[in-house]
Amino acid sequence: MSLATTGVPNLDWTDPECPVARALDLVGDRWSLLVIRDAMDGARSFTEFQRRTGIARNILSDRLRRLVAHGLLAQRAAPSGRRQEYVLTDAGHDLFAVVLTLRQWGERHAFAPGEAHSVLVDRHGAPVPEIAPTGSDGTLLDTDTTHVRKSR
Amino acid sequence: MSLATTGVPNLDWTDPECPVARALDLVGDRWSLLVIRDAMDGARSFTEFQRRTGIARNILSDRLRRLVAHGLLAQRAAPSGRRQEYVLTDAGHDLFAVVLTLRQWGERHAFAPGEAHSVLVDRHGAPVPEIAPTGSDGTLLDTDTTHVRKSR
DNA sequence: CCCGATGAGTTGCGGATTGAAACCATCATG
DNA sequence: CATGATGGTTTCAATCCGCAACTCATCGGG
Repeated sequence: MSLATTGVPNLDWTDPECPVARALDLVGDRWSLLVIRDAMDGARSFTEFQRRTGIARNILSDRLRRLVAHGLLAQRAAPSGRRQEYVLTDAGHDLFAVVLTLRQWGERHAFAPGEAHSVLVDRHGAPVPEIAPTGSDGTLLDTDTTHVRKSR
Repeated sequence: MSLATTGVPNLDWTDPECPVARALDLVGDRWSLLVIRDAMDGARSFTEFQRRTGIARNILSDRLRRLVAHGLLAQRAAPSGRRQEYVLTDAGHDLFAVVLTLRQWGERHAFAPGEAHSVLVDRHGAPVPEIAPTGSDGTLLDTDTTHVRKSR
């Protein structure tokens, strides 16, 4: 099937032209990105995802299946024992920038000033600096300085 | 009320500690980020959002109300005529990096190789370069090189 | 002033999705 | 063999969503 060769599922895309819309068709629901977040933070097993997210088990079951079907997670038997394991694929791993910008936006706008929240740090313990979109000339990019060019 | 002073709504957060989860509580549904995307691309009116997204009118009505209530959009009467206008607040505007990383991820992973898609360009027409998270020392950041430090 | 068009929603309704809890099968351990 | 952990599935009620129809106000002619 074409999925195997392209890596891209054949969905009824909400808006087939727009990469934002396609991305949201894959991970734009209440839980998928939280599952991805926890996978990035070391969760592997069904029970561990359930414990960390608090998601209902039937929904988690469905989300894991979808994420596997869409190539964001890979399911495999754990080396020892009879456990399942869900690990990020390259595509799933590559959502790091998305989760990070969401995190940084949340830190700026979803907490009251002075309210405590968790922080992402690098291996030396230094806080990760904020991502700022820059153009090829190094200037800051913005809603006003960019626009979408239609696909050819 | 406290909302006015903090700018942060009082929801039942899915996971109150985690900025990612809070961000998703605000914009983590199928439509909100598409509305934001279209607002960034110049949409202002109810009908225009409806036309661009294809969302059901009652749902759009609800989403616009939520986004206004959460401080991502501001509603005001249009200068001339008797129309309503929805414009991005600073917080909404600041979602640019989130929408951009989603877009770039979608371009990489939600299209078959060679499949056409729209492109984001700067004011000179040059494609916007890909965002890559870097640490304070300039090295590329990654799931493996970062971790969450719990809030104090 | 009356008519139709447009904008901005609201309402009603059937079908799809979600959430909570219970249930089940397989293994591992004592 | 009883118990617990793991990885789900089933059931059922509550909620949400999409569609279509309807309201209500304004605007632009004629």
